[in-house]
Parts: sequence; C-alpha cells; structure tokens
Amino acid sequence: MSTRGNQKKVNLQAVADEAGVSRATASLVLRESPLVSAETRKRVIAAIHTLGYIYNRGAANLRRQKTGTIGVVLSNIGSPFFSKLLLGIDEVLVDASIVALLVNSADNPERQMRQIWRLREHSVDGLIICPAAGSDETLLSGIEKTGLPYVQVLRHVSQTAGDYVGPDYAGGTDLAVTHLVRHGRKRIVFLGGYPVNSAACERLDGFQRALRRHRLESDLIIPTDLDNLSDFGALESMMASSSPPDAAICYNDMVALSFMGKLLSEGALPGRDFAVIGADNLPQAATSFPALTTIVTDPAGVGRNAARLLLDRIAEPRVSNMRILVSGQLMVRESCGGPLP
Amino acid sequence: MSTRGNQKKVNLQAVADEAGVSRATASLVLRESPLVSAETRKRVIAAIHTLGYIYNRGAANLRRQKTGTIGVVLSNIGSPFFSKLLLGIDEVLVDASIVALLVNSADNPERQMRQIWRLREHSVDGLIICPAAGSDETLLSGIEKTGLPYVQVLRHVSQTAGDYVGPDYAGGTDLAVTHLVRHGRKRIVFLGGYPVNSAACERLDGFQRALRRHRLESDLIIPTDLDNLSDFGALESMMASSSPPDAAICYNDMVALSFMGKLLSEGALPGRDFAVIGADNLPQAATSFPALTTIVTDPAGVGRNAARLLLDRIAEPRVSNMRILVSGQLMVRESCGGPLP
DNA sequence: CTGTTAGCGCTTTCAA
DNA sequence: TTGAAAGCGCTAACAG
Repeated sequence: MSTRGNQKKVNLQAVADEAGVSRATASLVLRESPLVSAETRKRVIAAIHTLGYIYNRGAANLRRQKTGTIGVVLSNIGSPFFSKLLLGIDEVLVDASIVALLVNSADNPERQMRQIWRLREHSVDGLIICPAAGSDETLLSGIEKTGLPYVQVLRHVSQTAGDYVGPDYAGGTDLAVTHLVRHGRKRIVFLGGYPVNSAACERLDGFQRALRRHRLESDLIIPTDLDNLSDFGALESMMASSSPPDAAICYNDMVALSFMGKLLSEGALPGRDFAVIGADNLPQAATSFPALTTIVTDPAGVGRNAARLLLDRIAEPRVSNMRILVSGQLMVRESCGGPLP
Repeated sequence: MSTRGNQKKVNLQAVADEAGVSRATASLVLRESPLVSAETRKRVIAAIHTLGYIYNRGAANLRRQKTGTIGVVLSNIGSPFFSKLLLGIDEVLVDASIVALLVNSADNPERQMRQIWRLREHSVDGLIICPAAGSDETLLSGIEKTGLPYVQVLRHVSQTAGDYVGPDYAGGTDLAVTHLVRHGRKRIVFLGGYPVNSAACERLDGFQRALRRHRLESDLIIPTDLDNLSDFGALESMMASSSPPDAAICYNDMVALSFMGKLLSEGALPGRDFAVIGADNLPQAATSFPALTTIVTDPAGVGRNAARLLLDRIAEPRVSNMRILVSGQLMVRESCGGPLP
C-alpha cells in the first residue's frame, strides 16, 4: 500500500465530498444498492473516476466480517498437476470475485500447520487443502474446531470426515485394466509409487478390484520411487522370469514415459511387444514415441468442483459431507490399442 | 470468517482482559516488542493460548497501511513453468511472512487489468507480473501512476521501463549453438514459436547472434504453433531439400520431444542422424528415448530473485531499474553430444 | 514498562 | 432517499 506522492488520501469520504453527498450514500453506490437515486449515483461515480478512488476491501472486511478471499494449501506447488488444478479453481473464483491466497505445505505437516495459521490470520473465508503426506485426522478436527469451512482435494485424510473432491482414480485404473484385457493382455503389472496417500491407495484398489473382476492374478505390483524415474526396482527380475508381464499400468505419465524409454533402449517396441498405459495425459503423452495411451484425469475439473463446493459451504453451514469424484476417461494411443507407429 | 458457535468474540481486548493488562500492552507482545517485561509477556501468551486467539491482520493492516500480501499476476497459471516460478516466489515469501494473492490473466490484457484492479482493492503491497501477450507500455505506466511497487518476470513490456527478472534466454541459446558447432553441426534450424513476447524474441536474438559469431547461415528459422505440437510447418520441405539441416534448437522441451518422436517415426535416430536440443529440462527430458540435451533454465531461481527484488522495492523507493538475468546451463544428454543409447 | 486516547476506511443501524 | 453516529480489531503517539 503506497501513499500517492503529493495527493490527498482519496477514501470514501473524499469521494462523498467531491460528489456532495454523505459517506454512507457513497458507500451504497459502491455496493450497487437500489436505494439511491440515479442522479446521485451518477455524481458519485463521476467523483470516483475523477479522484481515481480505489475501494478498500480491507476496511470493508473489518466491518462485514468476511474478506472475499479463500486459502489454497497445496502439498507441492511445483507440480504441473497442481497448476491445472489452480486453473480450475481460479475459473470459479473469478466469477465470484474472490481471490485465492496460495501457500505451499511442501508435503510437510508442520509447515502445513503454520501456513494454515497464517491464512487464518488473514481471515480467509474458507480453505481448499490437499493434505500434506503424513497428515492425519487431527488436521481436519483442528480446522473444524475453528469453524472455518474447508474442502479437501486430491487426497483425503479420513474415509468419512470432511468434504472431498478428487479424480475417480479407482474408476480410471479400472478402465485401463479392462482395456488391456480386451487387447489380450494377461500379465499386467502395476508400476506405482508407494501407497502413502489416499490417491495412490485408490489407484491400487482400483487395480486389484479390476483384476479380481477379470479373474487375473494380482501379484504384479511394483512400488517405484517417484523421484528417481530410472529405477524400476523389482521389475528387472520379473521381466527375466519364466512368465514375464506383458503390460504395465503406470502410476502416471512420467513413469510411463520413462518406462517406454527403457523398453525402447532394450529393443522392445511399446504397443507391440508390451502394452503401456500412463495417467494424467501430459502434453508429451500425445507426441512421445510411441504415443502414450493414458488415463485422462481432469485436474481443472477437480479444481472447479472444489471451488464451487467451498463457496456453497461458505454460503450455508455444512449439512452432511460430500465426496465428489470427477470421472476420467481413457485416451487410446499407440502404446496400447492404437494403430502402431 | 466464521463466528465461533456459542463462544464470545476473542479479540485483543479479550486477551488483554484475561491477562489483566491493557490492549496496547497485549499488542506489543504480539509484535515481539522488547518494551514489555518477561513476566507480562508470559501472562499474555498464556491468555492467547487459553482463549485460542487469532491475530487479525486485516485490522492491523488497516492501521499500519500495509497488508503483508503481494499480488502475483501470471499469464497462464496452468503451465508447469509457472508452477516452478511460484515455488521460488513462495520460498522467499515464507521467510518474510508474506502471502501471495495469485491471479491469472490468461494472456488477456483486459482481464489482466481487471485482476490488477482487484488486487489493488485488496491493498497488496506490491506486484509480480508476467505481462499478458499483447500488453504494451501503458500497463507499466498505469501501475506506476498508482505508486504500487512491481516487478516484471519472464517477459518485459518495455526495453527500459520497470524492473525485470527473467532467464537469460539469449545466453542459453548461445550455449546451445556453440555446443552444436563443437559437435560438427553446420545447418542448424531454430524450431521456435512466433516471437510474440520478449522471451521468444530473446531466444531468437541469441540464436542469430551466435550464428553470426560462428559465421553460419541463419536462414533456418521455423516458427511453429506451440499449441499444435505435431505440426512442424515448413520443416518438412526443408528436410527434403538438397542441403537439409542437421541439427535443431527447439523452443522448449515439449517441441523437442515431439520433434524427436517425429524423427524416430521416420527412422532417424536423434543424436546420431540429427542433433536435437530443447529448453526447460522437464523431468521427461532425462528419461525420453533418446535422452534429451536441453538448455536448463531456472524458473524457481527467477521466482526467488523476483520476490527478493520486489521486497527491496517495497522496503525502499526505486532508485533505478534493475534487469536481472538468471543464467542457465546446458544439460548434455544423448540427443546431442552425450553417449549414444 | 504500561495505560489512555485517537484514529485507519468502511458498513450499518436508526432517524430524519 | 439521505445523513449522523457507532463501531469492526488493531496500532501509534503520548503520558504516566
């Protein structure tokens, strides 16, 4: 907040003076109240323009007890997935004239707590939060104690407590398995990260449920290190075994792309010798060689739904908890089911 | 901002009462003033805890004439590059106990103006802005008229006006050309987007300067559509000409990866038959086949520098404009210069 | 070291 | 339809 060089402070009083009305009347004009005559309104608006007046929400908030801001707490600001999520959130907020205070928990529960605290000091009207890895239910009970409306996104800390919006991970994985089976694959491996959060668990669940449904064995689960994409752990030995896998569902496209690179470098052609399915539909998935078949989640859709749900919660007290699963689809390309390159 | 069920409003006054001191003294404790005795401080802090008091920055801001918030206006929230930038910004802000209000101009100058207006209503202390495509100098003069400190990132709207922090695009491109020349490449094509913003222009500039320095022809510039990565425009015919190019510097890794896919599908091996260099060092660049040589820019570094510069500007009035170029490096992999797969 | 007083810029009764 | 007066929760001078 800067003071204009030599100019007088231009606040609502100044506008009122300029327009020859009282402060209260000017205030009504700002809030588009119908109680003020067209004539006065025009004078006030003119005054606003000539003075270059800027509405001070901070002051208004103090009085009205809400700020028109919400807090968004993400576990990893740096990820592309989150940026798409933000896009969806922003879309809804713009229409509601609300702005987002964005903070990063960096997947650290302690930092997460500090950040939420700071947001509360800024009197945000609500919270969209992707719980940091390692958070437990006390996160939710802590927030609830303060009465601040909140919505969890992408991960949930409890099976029952609190609102949640996320992609339908299980459904997406199921789609992928069914697709593979339809293309004659029988030994399907799940190349996923460790099930440390609800998202990873749901993907794994979906995988196992789908296998059972198709009466396939489900011993082919390989947790991989998501920070070291060139390490595929136990997969090496599995490939060399007497009944090697013939298809892989990967935790996400990054894993899938790396894995395809590995296959290529070993002389195998993904899509022909081995089916590969990723998840997220990154831009590169469409242009990789071979093009990657992938489970399309809709992060922006999740963002939009989360924002809308939060606005509802702010508008009226929670009745019961909502769980919104945003469904995805399968984008079929060369690495499984599409025409070979 | 929600009212606690049946509980009394707990404000500074309540804390003061509980601790048996005056409001002013309690306020001093909050701001860690050394003017207050250890004994009273302890009592006040105890009161804060028993009451569950939360500092109301909004009210404090009204008084102090600053908010401890800055606005970040990005031209495309959805891009991974921007998420890394945010990461760097956040890193600096956390230490300064400042939070960022994030808004999206979606590369639309008009929307950009509305968003800035909204940020001003929230009394942000400063602005970090990546100008929307199509913005002109009036953007800066508009902001300057209000006296709000600001820093441009990634793109600048004027050669001279205003502070700017961005990657050293020209330097990075120069590195790439030199590297190609060292590896015997002579017909280097620049596969870049249209030079619609300062970033694209600088890359192109760097390319042309480097070619001149190495006394190479510079007629091989192909603007491509960054939204349609499978279309390489005039490149097709160029490849079929009598003296086809033997290397490409791509606008970014996305373009480079797509291009490598195209080469592969035509039976050419990137790194041997044709050198390819990208930019950004996306995670997939390390694991693609072949692994991609790329110009590493440091978006988080840009973010950190921008945030620091802005905090400086807020702390003291601008003396003269700063232009900070965050230098990058070349990550050499298989697609040019590294060992072949 | 602590308390008193007077606002910051706005909204909201309640009268006129 | 408009105006006067009383705060929202905090900080900054100043006096004790």
